[in-house]
Amino acid sequence: MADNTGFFDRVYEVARQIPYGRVTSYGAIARFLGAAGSARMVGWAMNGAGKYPEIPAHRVVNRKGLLTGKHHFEGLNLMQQLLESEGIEVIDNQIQDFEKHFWDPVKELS
DNA sequence: ATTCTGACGTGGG
DNA sequence: CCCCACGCCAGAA
Repeated sequence: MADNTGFFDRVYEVARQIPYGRVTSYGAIARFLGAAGSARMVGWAMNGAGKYPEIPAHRVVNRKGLLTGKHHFEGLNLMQQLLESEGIEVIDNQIQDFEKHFWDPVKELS
C-alpha cells in the first residue's frame, strides 16, 4: 500500500475485511494498525466510514462487546438488527458470546 | 493557535 | 463484575 494511506484509510481497509457473522473491537483494530492506545481514533475514523457501504461498522464494537456506536446509525436499533441478521445475538446493546464471535485482525490477518 | 470533544482502553480501588 | 481517572490523538469550532 502506498505511504499516502491515512489512518482513516487503514481503518476502513481492516473493517472491510471483517468476516460475516463476526465482530471486532476498536482496540483490536488500533492495535493492528500499531496505534494501540489510540482506539478512539478508530472510532472517529468509523465516523467517516458511513460513506462506505462496504464497511460493516456494525461489526465493530468496544472491547466489552457493547454496541456503543449504535447511536450513530440511522435507526435506534439498526446496528442491533444488522448483527442479529448475521446470527449474532444482541441483548440490551450487549453482544452475547462476544468472545465467540470476536475476530482479531492481528490474529487472523497478522 | 487554543480548546473541547469523542463509535476506547487500561489500570487502580 | 462495577466505578473512577488518565491517556490517546485527529478533527471541528
